[in-house]
This record gives sequence, structure tokens and C-alpha cells, in this order.
Amino acid sequence: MQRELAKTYNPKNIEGKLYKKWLDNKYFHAEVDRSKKPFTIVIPPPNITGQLHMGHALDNTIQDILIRFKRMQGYNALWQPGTDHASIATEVKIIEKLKEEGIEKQDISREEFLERAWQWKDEYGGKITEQLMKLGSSCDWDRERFTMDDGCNHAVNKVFVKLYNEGHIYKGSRIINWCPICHTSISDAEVEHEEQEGYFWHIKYPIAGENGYVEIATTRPETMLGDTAVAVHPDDERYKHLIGKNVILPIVNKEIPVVADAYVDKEFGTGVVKITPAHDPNDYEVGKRHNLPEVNIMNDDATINANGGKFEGMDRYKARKAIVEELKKQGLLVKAEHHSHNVGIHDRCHTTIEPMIKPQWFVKMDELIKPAVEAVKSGEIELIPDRFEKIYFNWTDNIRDWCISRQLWWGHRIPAYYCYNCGEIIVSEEEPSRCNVCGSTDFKQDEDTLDTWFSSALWPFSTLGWPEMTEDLDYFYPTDVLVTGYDIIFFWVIRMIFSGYAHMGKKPFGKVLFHGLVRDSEGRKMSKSLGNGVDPLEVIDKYGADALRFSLITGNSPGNDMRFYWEKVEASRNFANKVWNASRFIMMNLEKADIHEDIDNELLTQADRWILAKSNNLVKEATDNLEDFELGVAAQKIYDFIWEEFCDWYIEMVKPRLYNSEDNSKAAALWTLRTVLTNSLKLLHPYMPFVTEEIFCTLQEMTEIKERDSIVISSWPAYNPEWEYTKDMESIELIKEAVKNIRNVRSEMNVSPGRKATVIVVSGNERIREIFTESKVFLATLSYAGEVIVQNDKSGISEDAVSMVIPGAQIYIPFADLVDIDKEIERLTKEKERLEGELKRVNGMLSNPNFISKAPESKIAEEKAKLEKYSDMMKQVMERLKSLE
RNA sequence: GGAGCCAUAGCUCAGCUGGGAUGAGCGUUCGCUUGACGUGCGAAAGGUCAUGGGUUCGAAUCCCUUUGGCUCCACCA
Repeated sequence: MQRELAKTYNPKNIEGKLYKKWLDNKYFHAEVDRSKKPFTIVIPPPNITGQLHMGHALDNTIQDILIRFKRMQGYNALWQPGTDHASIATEVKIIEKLKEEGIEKQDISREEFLERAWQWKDEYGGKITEQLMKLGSSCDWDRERFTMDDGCNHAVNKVFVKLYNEGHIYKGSRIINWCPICHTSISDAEVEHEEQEGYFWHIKYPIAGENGYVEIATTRPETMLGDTAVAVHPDDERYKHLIGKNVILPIVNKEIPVVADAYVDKEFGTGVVKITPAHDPNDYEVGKRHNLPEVNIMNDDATINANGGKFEGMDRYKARKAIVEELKKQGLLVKAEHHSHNVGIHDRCHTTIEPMIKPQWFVKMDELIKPAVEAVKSGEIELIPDRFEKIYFNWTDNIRDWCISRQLWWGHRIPAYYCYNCGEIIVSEEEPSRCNVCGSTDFKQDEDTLDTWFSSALWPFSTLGWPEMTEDLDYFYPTDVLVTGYDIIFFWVIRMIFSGYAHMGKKPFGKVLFHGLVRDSEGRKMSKSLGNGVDPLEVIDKYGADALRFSLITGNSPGNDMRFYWEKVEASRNFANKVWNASRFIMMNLEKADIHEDIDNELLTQADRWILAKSNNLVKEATDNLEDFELGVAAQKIYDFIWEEFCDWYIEMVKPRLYNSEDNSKAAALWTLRTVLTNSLKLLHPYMPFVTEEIFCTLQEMTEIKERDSIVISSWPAYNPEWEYTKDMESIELIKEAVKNIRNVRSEMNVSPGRKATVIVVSGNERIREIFTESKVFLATLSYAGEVIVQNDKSGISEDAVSMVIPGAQIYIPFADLVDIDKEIERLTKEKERLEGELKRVNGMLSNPNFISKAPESKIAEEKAKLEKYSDMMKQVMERLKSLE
């Protein structure tokens, strides 16, 4: 860039180059350094199947802002990156790819399949990390991990064995959620509920040995093939006499008992429920309580099996139709009512779940969850915003055992071995050499793999070296903050928390910062099926990473969803360009000057001290906001400061000083410009890393005032008490007020500012005269005046001049022939009315004895000052009005 | 059936540890080749902060009610 600066900021020329520089210099790399405090974030590992989407862009921008902020503050900042093997998602992709080659999964061996999966990982798994780099993410890539790398694999096996030995993991035949398409069990968290329209079929079950029958209502008639009882409520007078008797299960023609169970709702349906323990979780519980047989009627693909007699081989929905027909034929179908009900579907493939009884591995949650509950209750782990605590506790309070086995090949294979000879189960990290029961040496490892989340639950410590007690682990753990969407609180956040306590004895992180979803401009979820997703890379390509990042952060608050707008990105791009151009202007002037690092405070003008104070305030506020995770608020303040205070006011004020070689305050202006710009760039850097780095470096080269080679490792601006905002800086606010008034009048009077030399006369007391005399030059520039005259009375001012009132001063523009007296009276009357309103409000407050006695003194003083100010202005306006009449 | 969130300018949203809505971006209107920037500059219009009540000297902000959207959890066959 240097000397010849482009008129507009072009991110494309710069982003790649700078990111490479950062990597080459290892600015993102963190090593244990006991002299510094660590600040650690572990990345939510994106799936290797993933393409960067807006959710990632938001999530990672937030993390990057926090990490860059802390790094500049002097922390040893580690952002630990990595990717997730995403067992089911990836396996589906591999199967799809095989299909394209005409190969079915079952046609190849497990080994061959895994080989292909690893190939796939090598080919596509790095894509997402490259995309994260494009965003500017300052991850320590030297430490990149993968949930299935050796270290993580070791950690997973260790945890499995440990939990098994402690009795927290068990294998059992229980009812689980089965996906007939993916051919695997899934956990409760992976089941989504969807309301579907269906029927409520009323069926007669004849009473054995009697003439009557009971009427049963069901939404899934096909499951009757597996009915092993009928249940009624124990207190239901209608059916009390049937308890203990048998009914005849139609079609199957089998006698099944009538049992009494409080689970039955008397009010719902007919008050009689068919019990199918093998295909319904509630019925399963009822079956356990009454020792009912469990009849599985389905194959893994949800077709009816041999237990279904003549319906064998039919798909579950076909069987449903056929069975309804059959019942109709037999005169046992009473009616079919329309009925909508919730159906469980698999969150990955949207197939309706089939509850099945299968031997699976489970984590017992009741004990493990306790420290995780306690941690959030006690505040040891803070959820931001805290309303997510309710959601958290709602889950922990109703927690059920976690089904962790999956009938998949891609994933961590369960470290359980079965003795070929006696069937003994041995859980161990390594394949056992001989059976401790029968002495056999032949073993078969469990075919199943673990739920993906089993390994991601260990992520905060497995990535730092666990199970080895490494220096890294000792130093960087517990991590500081976890940034994630609220949608994976159950899948991931809770499981990391309980795992941290279970295996490290410590929390995994101190804070969890939740963000919302990025929706499309109409508020819909971005999804593949809708085709409404916006590709962050396209946005970066068009507007730059800084613009994307900034637009994702401004104007939204933790935990709330947001909408994506191209217009917003454009506005952010414009801001980057504004910063670029302001810098370009400053550098153009610095180029010609000799500038030093320090300056004699005596040389600073009112305006200089004013902007330094404003900048100083911004440092304090933005820092506080960032500490409190109010990233959007801080961004807004930085934006406003740079654009309005710095560019629109200060730079404009300073221009005459820069253009006048005689002006002896030029050096002070340049020094102030450079200082405020540098601080602003630093504050903005976490949000807009690229443009700020480019300018920072050029600025250093130019002035030969060198802090660091990169803004990335420069120090965060500190609040400087010397630059505190003091009362006399209000003089600049006064000038601003005057300028605004003059511009307003000109605009209203349609006096084009085009170089029309006007005279502006200011009158007021000594202080006012002093202030305006010092600021004469830039007042003239900002209000497009040819000359500013400061005097202590109205002498020489023509009656038809336009007049304005600001606190303590009167300003006149003797437009002479341009002025319409009636219009002027109208304008002043409007001002009078405005002031009347203000006075009414202030007087109202101050005349309220309750306010005087109860409000804090500072507030009262504030209002009294306003009263004085407005009264004074009012007096002047009235005087002027009188003189015009 | 529980629980949460949202309702502020035409649009999208900030603000909410109580103290004048000088809110922001976009849009609209008017005026500007002002020696950094038209991805810009200046000016303006536009809001009874969803409803009703309460607490308070004072409420967009805290509490409750109602209405209208959204979301999560939950086994009603």
C-alpha cells in the first residue's frame, strides 16, 4: 500500500497476504508460559463433511473477537481448533459415494469401508478449516486435532473403560430409537418430534370366554401384531371387572391379559390401551411392570418379520393398510377418526423412528449429571444469557440414560471384547490375550461404534493431551469460554460439563456464551432444502471478511436469532472503506510531516484534547462491553466514534490547521490524528482484523514509530487518566452545537453552502468569546462561512439577520437580502416552543417535592443545570423575537 | 401439557443493572464535483417503545394481565 493508496479498500488484495503473514510469524501459536495468564477457547469442531455456513461464520467470528481481544490484552491466548468425524453424517456420505460407483455397503468389508472413509476425510476434511482461515480465524493451527486421531481415540477408550469399571456404562437390552434407513440406534437427543396428520383407529378386541369386547383406539394398528396385553386404569369403573381377564387379540388370535396400570389416561381415547412392549417406549415400561412378553414384529428395515404371520415382508405402512382392511373384513373396525399426533423422526434423515428392543450400550446418567447440575446452580459455570439455565435444568432434571452404541462403521469402535468360547464380555483398551473365565484366547470385538458426541464430550481436555497429564492440560485447562449455538446445548454442552467433572475433576470451561441462529432475510432457517442459504465465502468474495464479520456482530445480542441482509454487509463494507479513507487522509498528511512519538501536552488544542478524551472514553466502554460479552454494543460504539466523532467532526475541525503551513498547532493535530487512529484501529481489530492490520502496518512504516510488527500482537489501548473528559471540553460540544445550528439554518433557508462567503457573528460572555475565538477557523470551515466575528454585543448586526441561540451565546448570520422576516419569526417561534417544552419538563421535575427529597443529588443538580441553560436560551429567544416584531 | 423468547421509526434490529427516544443501518425527501472517502458530505421527515394494570419521585427498561408471532421440551395410546 504505502505512498499510493487506492481510493477504495479492496479486501481481495490484502486478506490472503495478511493471513499468510500471521501464520508465518506464528502469532496464533500459544505455548505454555507461566509468566502469562492463559485464555483458552476450544472450537466447536465442525464436521468434516461440512461446508462453512453462516452459523459457523457467526460462531467463529465471536470466538475470534474474544481471542484477539484477549491476546492484545496480554493473555496467552489459545484458540484450539479441530474437526469432528461426525460418524453418521460422514458414513451417509461414504455410502452415497459408494452407490455412485455401484457398490453397496454390505458388498465391502468393514476394513475396506474404513479405508475409503479415511481417504474421504483426507480429501475433504481440510476444506472447512481452509474456510475458517478465510474468515480470519486466529486458531492455533499447529495444534489442530481430529476427534478420531490417535490421541482422541486413546481418550475415548480410556473413558469408556473407566466408566464401565465404575459401573456408569452398561450393556442392556432396552427399548431404543431405531432408524430403519440408517440402520442404527440413536439417542433421545437425536429424535425430533413432528406433528403429523393420521388416524385414530378404533378396534374391537373380543373378551375371551364372553360375548362382549373392549374398544381400543390406536394410531398404529400394525403394532397389534406384537400386542401382549391390554391396559386400563385401575380406578376406571367402566373396566374394573375386566382386570385379570383375557381378551382375544384379533388377527393373531391369541389370548392376552387385561392389566391395570396408572399410566392409562381414563379420559383419553376409549380408556383402554393396547400394549406393545417391543415397539413403544411407554408400553415397554408397562410390560416391565407386569412381566409381559416382548414380541418383536419388525426387521431392521421396519418390514414385518416372521412374527407377523401373513404380513411378513410388508413395510410397516403397507402392513398398516392391510391390517385395517383385514379388521374391516372381520367387522372389528369401529371407526377411523382424523387425528394429529407427534411422531418421532431422525434428525439426520427425517425417517420416522421405530422403537425397538435391542442390546445396546448405555451411560447411566443419574450420578454423573449431579456435578454438572451443581456447577451451573452454584455459578461455577455461567451460562450467557442466563435464561438458558432453565433449558439446561429442564434437561438435567429429566435426564435418561444415554444410548451410546451405533450400528455404524465410521467412528470409535466400542472397546468391548466377547470370548468366542464362553461369551464373557471383557472391556479393555487393548484386545485381551486370554479370557479370565475360560482361558480362551479367541475374541471378537463389539461391532458397534460410539455416538459421535461421546468423543466430542471429551474435546476440552482430549485436545490438550488427556489422558496424559501434560503441561498444556495443566496450564490451559479449564478453558475460559465456550461459544456455541443454543441448539446443541443437550448434545454437547451438558455432556462436556459432566465429562469434565468425571474425568478431570474440574469444569471444562467457566462460561458458555450462546448465540442464536442466522436466518434468511425473511426470518426462515437457512436450509439446503429451501435453498435459501447464503454462502459466507461468497459474501467474503464480494465484500471481504471484515465486512461479513462486522455485519454478523452488530445489532444483535447473545442468544437471539438474527437475519442475514446483504444490505447490512454492504453497510459494513462501507465502514471498512471509511476507515481506509480516513487513514489514507491522515497518512497523506503525515507523509509531509516530521512526527514524533510523544508530544508536549501544552501544544494540544481544545479540539485535540476533546477527541483524545472521547477516544479515551471509548476505550473504557468498549473494553467493559467486551469483558461482558456485549460484542454488538462495543462494535456499535466503535463504529459511531470512528465515523461521527473522529471523521465527521475531528478530522474536519483539523483540516484548516493541516492546510496552513503557518499554523503552529499542526504538529499537535497530526500527533492527535495518529494517536486516535491507532487506538481506534486496535479497538476495531478484533472485529475487522484485515483492514486494521494493513493500515496499522503502513502507518508504522510511514511514521517510523514502531510498536509491533503486527496489530495482532500489539497491546490493547489502556484508559489514560491524563485524557479524562473534563468540563472545559464542553466548549467543543458548544461549537458543534453552533455549527449544527448554522448548517440547519442554511439548509432551511436554502442557502447553498457553495462558497458563498457569509459572515457569522457570535456574541456572548467572556468565556464564550474565548472559546469561539480559539475555534474561529474551523467554525468557519465547518459552517461554510467566509468570516467569523466574535464580539461582546449586538453592535453592527442588522435587524434582519438570522439569529440562533445556543447556551450562553447568540449567533447571527446577516444574510441581508436573503432573509424573509416572517420565516425567521416562524423559526424562532418553533425554537421558543421547543424550549417551553423543555422547561416544562424540567420545572415539573424540580417542583415535585418527592423528586427533590428522593432523587439522588447528582440527578437533581443535573436537572438544575438544565433549567438554567434553557432559561437563559429562552430569554435570548424572547428578546430576539421582540426586536423583530 | 410445560417452559422460554420476541413485540421500539416504512423495513431489520440495538438500547432494558429504572432518570429526557440527540438510537443504528437500510429506505424516503431536500441540498452538495467542500483538496480522505458519492462505498461520500450536510439537512429533514418518521416512534403515545403491542395491550391493560401495578411498584416508583420517575418505567421502553422491574412485576403481573391480555393479544399476536416464534422456539424448545414432553410418553397421552
